[in-house]
Amino acid sequence: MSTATVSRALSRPERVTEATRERVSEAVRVTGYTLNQSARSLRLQSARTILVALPDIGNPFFSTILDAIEREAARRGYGVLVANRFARGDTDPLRDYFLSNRADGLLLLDGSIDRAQLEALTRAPTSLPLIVACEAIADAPFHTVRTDNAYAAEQATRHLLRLGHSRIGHIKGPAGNVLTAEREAGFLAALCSAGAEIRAEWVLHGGFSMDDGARAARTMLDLQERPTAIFATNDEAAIGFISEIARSGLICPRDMSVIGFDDLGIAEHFLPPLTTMRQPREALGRLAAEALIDLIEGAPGKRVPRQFVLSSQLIVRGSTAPPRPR
Amino acid sequence: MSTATVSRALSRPERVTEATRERVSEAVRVTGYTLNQSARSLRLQSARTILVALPDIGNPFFSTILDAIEREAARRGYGVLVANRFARGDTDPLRDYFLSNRADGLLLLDGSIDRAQLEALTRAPTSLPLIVACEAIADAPFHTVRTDNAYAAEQATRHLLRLGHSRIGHIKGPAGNVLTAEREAGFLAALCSAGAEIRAEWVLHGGFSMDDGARAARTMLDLQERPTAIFATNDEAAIGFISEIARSGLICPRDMSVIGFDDLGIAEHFLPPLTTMRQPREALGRLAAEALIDLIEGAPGKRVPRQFVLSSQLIVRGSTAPPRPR
DNA sequence: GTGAAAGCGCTAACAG
DNA sequence: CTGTTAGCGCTTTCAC
Repeated sequence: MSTATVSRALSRPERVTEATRERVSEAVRVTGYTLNQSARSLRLQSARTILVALPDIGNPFFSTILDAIEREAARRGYGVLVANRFARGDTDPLRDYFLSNRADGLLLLDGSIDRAQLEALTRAPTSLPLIVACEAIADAPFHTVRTDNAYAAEQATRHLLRLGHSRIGHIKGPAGNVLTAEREAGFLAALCSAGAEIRAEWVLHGGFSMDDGARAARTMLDLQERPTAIFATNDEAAIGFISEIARSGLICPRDMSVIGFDDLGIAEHFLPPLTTMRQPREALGRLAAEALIDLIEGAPGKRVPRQFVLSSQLIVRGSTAPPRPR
Repeated sequence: MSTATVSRALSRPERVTEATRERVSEAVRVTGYTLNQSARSLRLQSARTILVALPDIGNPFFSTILDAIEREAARRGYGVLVANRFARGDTDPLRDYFLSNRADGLLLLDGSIDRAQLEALTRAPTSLPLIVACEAIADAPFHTVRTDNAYAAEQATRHLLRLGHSRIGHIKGPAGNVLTAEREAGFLAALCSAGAEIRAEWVLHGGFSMDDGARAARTMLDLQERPTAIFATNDEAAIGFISEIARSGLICPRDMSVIGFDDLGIAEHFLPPLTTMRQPREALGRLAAEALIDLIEGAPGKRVPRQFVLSSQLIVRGSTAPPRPR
C-alpha cells in the first residue's frame, strides 16, 4: 500500500475502495499515525490557520468575539493563532505570518491601526486575505464586519433625551480610534437634532477601560455645572465612572444617569444594572470568521470588498432614569 | 549564492562572511523574501507554536492569563494557537495538534479535565510537552503551575472570621472541578480550626459565572436562617450573588459580607468594591509559558515534573465588614 | 566560508 | 482504483 493511497483514503475517502479504506483506518489505529500538518501545509501552500490580531485579549469585549471566531474556525477546520497588542505602528510582524505561510488570512480587530498600514498589507503582490472587524472605515478597500456605531450612539443619546434629560455629557474613547470618533459623532448628532445644549466641557476625554471612566468622573466632578446624564463610550468606562462618582456620594441613576455601550456580561449584574447598547459580539465574530474563510477559499477574483454592518440594540436597565426634579 | 548560504545567513549569521550577510539582507529587502515556516517546521520537526487549551476564552480570568502567555511566547519566538471549550471528554483533537506537528507543546488551563485523559496525553511513545496551569492535582506526573487554592480559601474565610462573623456560608464552584474542591476544603478547614459552625445548607451549589452566583443567592434567600458572610468561589459568583440579593433589598456589606476570589479588573470598580483573594494571573501565565518552552527546548531527560505554586493575596475592599449587631 | 545534494512528509499528476 | 514519482522550501551534512 503506497503513501499516496493512504493520503487519499484519509482526505478523499470516496476515491478509494471500501476495503482499502478499512485497511487504512485499521493501520492508522494500530500505529497511532497522524498526518503531519507541516508537510501538508508545505505541499498545499496553505496552513488552514487564521491569525487574529487584537489590541487586548484581556478585555472581555474582544475575548468574547475571539471565542466566536475560534468556534467558527474550528467548525471549518481552521486553527486560530492570536497576536495580541500587536499594533505598535508596525505591521511587519503580522505580514510575516502569512508571507511565511503560518496563516492564510488575517482577522483584524482593532480600531486604532493606521489606515495606510492596512492598505499596505493588502497591496499586491501578496494581497493577503484580510477582514477588518469592529473597525469603521467607510468605503474601505477590504472586507469589513462591524456595527453601526454612529447610529447606535445616537440611539443611546436619544434614550437619555426621551427620559427628559437635556444636560447630557459624553465620555469619549481613546483618541485616534475610529470607534471613538463614530460614537462621538452619533452623540453630537442626537443632541443637535433635538436642539439640546452641547457643552464642550461635558465631552470628557476617556478611554475604553474602567480607569479611564474613573478619571473622566474626577474631571466632571470638578465642574461648576454638571450634566444630569452621561453616554459612555463603552460599558467599562461607564462602570468606572459610576463607581468613581459613588465615592463622592453621587448615586446612579438618582443623581446621574449613565448609559454604556457593548453589553458586557457584567452590565446585567452591576449595581445598578447598566443600561447599554448591546453589540452582537458573537455574531460579529462568527461572521468575520466566515467571511475570512470564504475569502481564503474563494476564487481570488471574488474579492470585491464587502461591508457587513450589524445593528446594536438598546437594553434598558437600571442605570438610567428621568432627571431628578430640582 | 546558494539557498544554503541564504539559510545560514538568516539563521546563523555568525557562520557567514560580513559581505555575504550584507548581500543577503539586501536581496531579502529587495525581493521581499520571507521564510516559509511550513517548510522550516517540516525540516526541523518543530512548529515553534504552543497550543493553549482553555475552557472559556470569554472569561476575563482566562483571557488575562492568555494575554501573559501570548506575550511570553512571542518574546521567545513562539506563536500561540488557541483551543477553546475543548474539554468535551475527548482529548483526541488536542493530541492531533502535536502529533500532527502543528504545535510543540500544550498548555492546559482547565480544572475539569479528566486525569486519566491527561495522563494518556503524556504517555509514551509521543510524550508531549505539557504544562497544566490552574489545575491543582498534587503529585501529578507532569509540570504544574498553580496557586495554592486551599490555603487562599482558608485565608479568605479567616478574614471573615476576624471581622467577627461566625455564621459563614460558601458558594461552591462547578461540581467535578479540582478548584472547587480545593477552595471548599480551605473554607471548611478555616471554620473547623476556628470552631465555627458549619451548616450544610450554607454551602451552596454554585459555579464560576455571575448567573451561578445569582442562583446561589436565590437559594440562600429562601433559608430560614441565613449566614452573615459568604466566601464565593470566585469574583463572578460573588458579584452575581451581591447583585441578586440587592433585588431583595439586602445590601452588601451592611446585611451580608461577601469575599470573592481572583481579583478581576471589575472587583475594584464594583459597588461595593469587592474584597477578594488576588491570584497573580499574569505571573501564572508567564511562568507557565516559560516552563513549557523550556520543556520543549530542553533535553528530554530534564523532564522531571516540577510544581510551581504561587501564592494569592488578600485584597480588602468594601464588600466585607463586621456583622451588623442584632 | 560556500555550494551541492539529500530528505523532512505530504499530495497531485500521471500511468497502469 | 492504486502505485510511482516529483517537488513544495527549508536545513544540514559533506565536500571543496
